[in-house]
Amino acid sequence: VNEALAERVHTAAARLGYTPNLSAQAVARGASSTVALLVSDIADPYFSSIAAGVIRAAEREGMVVTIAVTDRKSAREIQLVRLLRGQRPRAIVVAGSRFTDDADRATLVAELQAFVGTGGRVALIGQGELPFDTVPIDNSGGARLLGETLGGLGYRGFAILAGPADLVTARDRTAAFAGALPHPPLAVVHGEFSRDAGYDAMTSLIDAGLDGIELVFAVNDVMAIGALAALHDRGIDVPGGVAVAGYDDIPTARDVTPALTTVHLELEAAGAAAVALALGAPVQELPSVRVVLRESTPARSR
Amino acid sequence: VNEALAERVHTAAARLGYTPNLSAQAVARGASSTVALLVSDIADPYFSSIAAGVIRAAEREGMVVTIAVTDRKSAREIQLVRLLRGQRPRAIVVAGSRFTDDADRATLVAELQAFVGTGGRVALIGQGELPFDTVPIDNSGGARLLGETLGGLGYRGFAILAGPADLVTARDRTAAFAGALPHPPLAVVHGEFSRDAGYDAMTSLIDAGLDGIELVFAVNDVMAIGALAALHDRGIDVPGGVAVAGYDDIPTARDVTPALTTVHLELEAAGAAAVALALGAPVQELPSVRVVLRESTPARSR
DNA sequence: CTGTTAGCGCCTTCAA
DNA sequence: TTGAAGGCGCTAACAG
Repeated sequence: VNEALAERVHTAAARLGYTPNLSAQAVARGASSTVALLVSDIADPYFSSIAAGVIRAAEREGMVVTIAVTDRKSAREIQLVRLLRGQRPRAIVVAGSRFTDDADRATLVAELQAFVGTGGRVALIGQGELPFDTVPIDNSGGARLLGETLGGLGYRGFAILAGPADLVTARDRTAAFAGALPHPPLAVVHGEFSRDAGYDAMTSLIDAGLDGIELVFAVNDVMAIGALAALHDRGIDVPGGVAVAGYDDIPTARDVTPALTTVHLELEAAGAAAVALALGAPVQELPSVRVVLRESTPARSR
Repeated sequence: VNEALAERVHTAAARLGYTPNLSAQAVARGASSTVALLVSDIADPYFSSIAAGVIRAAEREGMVVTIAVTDRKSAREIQLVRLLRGQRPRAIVVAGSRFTDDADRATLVAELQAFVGTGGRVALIGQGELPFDTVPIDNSGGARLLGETLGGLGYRGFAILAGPADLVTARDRTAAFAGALPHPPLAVVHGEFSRDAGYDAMTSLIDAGLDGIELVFAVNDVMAIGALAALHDRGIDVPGGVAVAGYDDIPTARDVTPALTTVHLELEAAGAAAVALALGAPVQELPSVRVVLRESTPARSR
C-alpha cells in the first residue's frame, strides 16, 4: 500500500475514532477473536486466579475473554455454554463443575461436542473424565502427598470437611487424603465449598466432640479458613487443640493465623495452559503440586 | 407463526445443535448483547467482587460480559478500551484507574467519548471527576468516618500506608482520614496497592521506628493484611503494640488475626449498579459506607 | 498492488 | 402471516 496514503488513512481513522468492528470481522471470517470462560464463582480466589491466567494468556494472543459464572448449578452451566456458543468464540474454557449427575454431564458434553463440531475448541480445567483437552488439577496426588506428609509428622486421628458430596474434585481429595493415612477418618462432614460452609461444618464437628481428632483436613482453603474461624470463636487453639490443613494455597492461606498448611496449585498457570491448549499454542508443562507446611500443622510429638 | 411448524423448527434446531450467531446479530442490529468490563486486576478481591456484581446484573439482562485487565497501567487501559470498542459492546464499565496523569486521562476520556458518540454507553465505578455516569465509591466519607471513629476510641499518633502516590482513590482516603484526626500523620508511606507492598511499607515503617504511632491506617485491606503480616514477622503485637485499620472490607478482613477494622463497601452492588446505570435499568440506591470495628482497633484507654 | 465482487448470518422493511 | 429483498461492516477471491 502506498505509504503516504496509509498514513492519511490512519490519521483519519484516529480523528474519526474508528475501530474495526470485530463482530463484522467475526461474521465475515467465520471465527471471532474471543475466548469464553466458564467459572463457578468469580469472587472465589480459586476461580479468579484461573481467570487471571486465562485473561493474560488470551490477551497475549490478541483475544478478548468473555466470562460467565455458573453459580455451581449444572443446569445453568449448560444453558451458559449454549449462550456462549452463540458468540462463536474461538474456544470455550470450562473450569469447575465436575458434577456427578450423569444426565447433566451428558448434555454438557453434547453441547460442547456440538461446539467442536462447528469448528470450536474446548479446554477443561481439572475434570479428567470428559472427552476434551484438559489441564489436569492434581487432586488425588496432592491430597495423598499431604496425607503422607502429615502422617509423617505424627498425626493420626483426623476428620475431613469434605465439601459437596456430588463434586468429583471434593471426593477425589477426600479419598486420596484418607487413603494416605493408616486409619479411616473419624468424621467426614459435607457442605458447600464456601467459607461459611466450612465454618458450619467445623462447628458441627466441635459440637459432636473432637475426641481423638488431632487434625482437620478441609478439602479447600476457603473452607479451612472458615474452620479456623469456627475454632477461634469456640476458643479452641490451633494447632494446640487441633491442627488444620487445606488445599489450593490461595493467597490468604499464608495470612491467616496460624498460617495454613495446604497444597499449592498453580492456578494462574493452569488458566494460561488451558487457553494455550485450546488455541494450539505451545503449552508449558505445569509444575507439579507441592505441600506447603505452615504453622497450622507443626510436627507432632507423641 | 404456525404452532406446529415452530415446534418442528425448534426440535430440528436442537437436533442440529443450532445457536443463533450473536456476532451476526450484532452486525445486523448494530449493537451487540455484550457488556465490557475493565478492571485493574481480576485476582484482587476488590475487583473480583465488582466483577461478580457486573456479571450477575448483566446476565439478568441477558447480556454477556467480556473482561479485560489493565494491570494498573493507563496506557494499557486506553489500548484496551480501543480494543473493546471493536466489539461494539452495549456498554463499557470501567473500574479502577483514576490515575492523575492529565494526558492519559484526556486520551481515555476521548476514547470513551468516541464510544458514546457511536451509541455506546459508559459507566464508571468510583472515579468522580470524569464526564460519564458514575457509581460513586465513597472514599473520603468512609475514611473520615473511620478517622473520627478511631479518634473517638482514643487513638492519637498514627501513620498511613498510602498506596500509590498518583492514584486518586488512595489520595482521597489518605487525606480524609488524616483530616479527621486532630494531628497530622507521623508518617505516610507510599507503595503499590498490593499485599506485598503493604508488607514492605510496614516493614520500612518499623525500621524507621514506631515512636508515638498507636495506629496504622492502610488505605486498603489488602495492604493492611500485608502490614499485619509484617508486624507479626517482626514480633510486634496487634493491637497491643500498634493498631491497624484498612479499607474495603474484603472477605478475608474478618478472618485474619486480629480481625481487621475497616470500612465496608458494597462492591458487588456497585458493580451491579454500574450495569444498571449503563443499560438504563432501574438503579438501586447504594447503601452508604459503614465502619466495621473489629479486634485490630480496640478502644484505647489513656 | 489496486479496485471490484460476492458473500458471511442475521435483521428489517416492504410487498404479497 | 409469510416471503423476498436489501443491507449491516467486513473479508476473501478475483481480475485489472
